[in-house]
Amino acid sequence: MTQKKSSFQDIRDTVMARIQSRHWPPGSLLPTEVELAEEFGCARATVNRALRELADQGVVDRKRKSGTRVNAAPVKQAVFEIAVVRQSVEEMNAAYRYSLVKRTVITAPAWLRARIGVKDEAQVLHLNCMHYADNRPFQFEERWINIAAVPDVIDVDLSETGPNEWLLSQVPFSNAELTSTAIAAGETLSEFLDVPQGAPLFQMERTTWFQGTPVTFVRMTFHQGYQMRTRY
Amino acid sequence: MTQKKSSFQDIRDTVMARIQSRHWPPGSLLPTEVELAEEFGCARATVNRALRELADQGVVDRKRKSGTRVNAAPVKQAVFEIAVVRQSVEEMNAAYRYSLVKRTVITAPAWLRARIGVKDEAQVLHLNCMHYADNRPFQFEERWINIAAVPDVIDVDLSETGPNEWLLSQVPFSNAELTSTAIAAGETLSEFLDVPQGAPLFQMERTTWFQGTPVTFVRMTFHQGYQMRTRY
DNA sequence: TAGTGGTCTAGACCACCGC
DNA sequence: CGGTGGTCTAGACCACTAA
Repeated sequence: MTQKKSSFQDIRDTVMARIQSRHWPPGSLLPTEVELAEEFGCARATVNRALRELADQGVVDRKRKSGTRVNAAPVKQAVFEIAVVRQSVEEMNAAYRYSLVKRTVITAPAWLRARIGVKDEAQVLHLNCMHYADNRPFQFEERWINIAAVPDVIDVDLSETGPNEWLLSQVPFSNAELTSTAIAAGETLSEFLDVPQGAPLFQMERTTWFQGTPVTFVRMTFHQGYQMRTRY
Repeated sequence: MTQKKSSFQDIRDTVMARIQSRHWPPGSLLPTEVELAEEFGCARATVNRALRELADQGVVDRKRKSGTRVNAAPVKQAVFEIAVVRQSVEEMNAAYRYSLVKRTVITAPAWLRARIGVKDEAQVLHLNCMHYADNRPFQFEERWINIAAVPDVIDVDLSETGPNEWLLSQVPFSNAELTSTAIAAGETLSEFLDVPQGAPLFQMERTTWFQGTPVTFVRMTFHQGYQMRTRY
């Protein structure tokens, strides 16, 4: 009742603490915004912002008329950063080196057309690249770029900087779909990543769209022992 | 100038569109909130909310006095859901089955103490579990639970439901750190997951804290071919 | 239909920080 | 110092939806 706390962060944290302490157990109903505003001695908009953040976080569910309820089965979300290879390497205080292995223009094979959704005759730029950290293999990158989506790519010199950095400068703020999996090193990967054939490797695939049109599909295979980290 | 659009979502989307169309290229400065409010014919608070969402998304950077700037190197974030095993299996329309393989109480080994930060004499509950989808191996779970953090765990029957679901009911809204990697199946894993020794497997480790104290460390190894999916 | 959250407003004061 | 975003207020109207 008329506490001295007022900022939306105080309210957010206080409510969170009450939920964690089971003062408001999972599944229970919180007081209305008006009631909380009264208790905290602030405007309803301030309470609204606090509760909205908790809702975005997945801690509570809000519905008009029914009120704000503590989420019983919290859908936990983890956020991880999609770093450019160069950055991840440099953050390890390692020297980054890039090498373009292969560059060809082909018509999109059937599996790629199905995968990213381009037309039959679509021309794509197919690239193989290697990324090194302190001269040790870090990532093998195999990429296909939809030339129709970014025609300039044909004239870009990709021998010095990787395609990802150029693409980011061309189509920032794109959408993507990622999958991660474990695979066994085949002949090519074992050579480029310097591991025995059959070695377990962490592989990530990403399809990227810009304003609805597919731009690129990339398959990134990391050195043995690579770990992806994240928190929540 | 004095457009008819007014909602913060309209403003957010319009600004985003201008950024994508390079009307405001990466690195450039946006008009001030007051100017935008004037253009859109709305209150400054509305513009503030729109720009704040774009800032949370990582699209723009905001600084007092300097203004709002289009992020040149967008730190892309991907969000993936931390699902309970049962849910992931059931979402595949497969029948879920759980089995407790082993349950022992031990004093925390040195590597675990270092890993999660508990005292030398700490007692932990060590569990091995299997999760099946349509009677095919889905995930092998090896878990250590800090008994001091959740004393009740000693008396809980974990033969029917997995420890994760019980823990979630006890300490919802905890913090965690995750790592994902690819490993080769050893003897135990090859037996439980029914794969050849040396098969590449996707493994995720998670350490969980509740209000600052370590609760559990779990190592989850998935069936061969498992893919983790995410979008942004 | 009535109760709840969702949003907007016009104004205000403050905190930060580049100049 | 002054300009910019960060936040709060008191009030208003609207949109959804459970009863």
